[in-house]
Amino acid sequence: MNGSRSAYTRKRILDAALRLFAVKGNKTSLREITAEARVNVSAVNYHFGSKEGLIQAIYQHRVRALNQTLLKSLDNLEEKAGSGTPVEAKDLIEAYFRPLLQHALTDTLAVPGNDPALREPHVLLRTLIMNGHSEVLQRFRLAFSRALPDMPDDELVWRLLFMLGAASCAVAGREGLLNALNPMHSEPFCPESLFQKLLTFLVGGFLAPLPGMQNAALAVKVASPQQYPGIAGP
Amino acid sequence: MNGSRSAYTRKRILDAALRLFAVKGNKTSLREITAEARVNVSAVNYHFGSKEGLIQAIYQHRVRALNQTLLKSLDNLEEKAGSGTPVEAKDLIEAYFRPLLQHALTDTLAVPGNDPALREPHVLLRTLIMNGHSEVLQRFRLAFSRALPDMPDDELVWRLLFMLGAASCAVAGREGLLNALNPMHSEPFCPESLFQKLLTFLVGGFLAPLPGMQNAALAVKVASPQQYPGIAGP
DNA sequence: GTCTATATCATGATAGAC
DNA sequence: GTCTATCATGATATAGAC
Repeated sequence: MNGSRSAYTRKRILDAALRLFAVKGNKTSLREITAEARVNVSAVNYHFGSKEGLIQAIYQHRVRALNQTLLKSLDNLEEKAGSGTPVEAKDLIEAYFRPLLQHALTDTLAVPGNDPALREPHVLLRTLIMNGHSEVLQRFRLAFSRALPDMPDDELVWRLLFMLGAASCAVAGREGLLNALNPMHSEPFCPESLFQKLLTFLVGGFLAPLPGMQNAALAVKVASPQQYPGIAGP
Repeated sequence: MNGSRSAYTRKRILDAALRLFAVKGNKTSLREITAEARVNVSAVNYHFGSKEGLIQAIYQHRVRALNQTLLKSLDNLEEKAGSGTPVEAKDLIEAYFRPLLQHALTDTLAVPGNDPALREPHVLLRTLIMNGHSEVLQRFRLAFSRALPDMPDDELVWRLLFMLGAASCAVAGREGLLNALNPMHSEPFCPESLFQKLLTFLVGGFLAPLPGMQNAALAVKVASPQQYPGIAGP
């Protein structure tokens, strides 16, 4: 059987890509990779379909590990809470975003410390979505829904999306975005400290009163709706 | 002098690119654009440096208009508040993110309705940063700093970044991301409704107590950190 | 089934001629 | 300033070796 040889070639490509991506990012050309792996260019296409497929294959194992971690963590929370009572929202947020941030910040590549690709905003999200992460999100979404039964589904989903966006910027911020806001790079980078910052932000945002609630302290004044749609003024 | 002819070629390219990007998104090839403009392929590189340069040139005018809108809006707020008192944080958030979202959602291209490129997450942020938006961010950052003098600089900058990430997902969410979370998306899209959702989330997150503080002074500035009626959990 | 060699195509970028 | 090569790249297809 040739299966072992197939797996060997596949692994050669993956290893070479892993090595080069870690240094040069995902902009590394297929030809560089295949040269490093001493393999024909077409082999990449045969095994992975495309360059994007190769990239996804690299991340697949770790993303799936993350998925499992998250599901297990959610299982534990729900078991501890019992079947009757829902898990609290802020516990859900922590259970989801702590592993996510840890995954994105420290567990990015076998080569310690560097994965230029993931620093590019939203590459993280795309990679997640393409590796079975949607099911995990659905599980958490249901848990959130149980935790906050009065929050409309529509509102809940958008808030989850906002949280993902904030988390994505938390990962990517260290590189380019943070400089635009804060040219004087002050603090040394500390993952745990960043996570605490993110967590408080997320909890505050997710548990904010619903829009339009007049008696809510944080309710936002409804602005003149005639500004939408269209372009108003200069 | 040949300047007028140069400007003419430049405009031909811009017009053609604008037309094609509006339909096919930024993935439109340079050759399609130059064919439409009846211009040599290299002319793009000469006038704009690269395809990315061309894209930025297209957005430049409108981003700069947005910058001006934001600065003027901030000026008005500060003038109304007087020189002694700072503008409230939630007013700052609204003053910044409403025009931003409007810009990204409705004012995306001269051709009505569509700018597939901006739906791709964080293309918005990149485009902004590359067109003098950093100075605007600095102005707002100072205003936020005055509004919340007790918030450490480091914390403030990260929260601004989180807000930008959430806003970016608000823009991009309609396409791919929302489907991953909510396969049955029944609600019709309403920009104003989305903005209200985003705004409440941002205010809740930005004004959240500092990490490590249970009853923070920051929360007192707004209200007691209560949640809207019906939401469970302490 | 696995992989190589090779060719073809569209694309973005660049150098140099005019 | 403009245009003509020319190049490197990603993707794809075919033929054939093993």
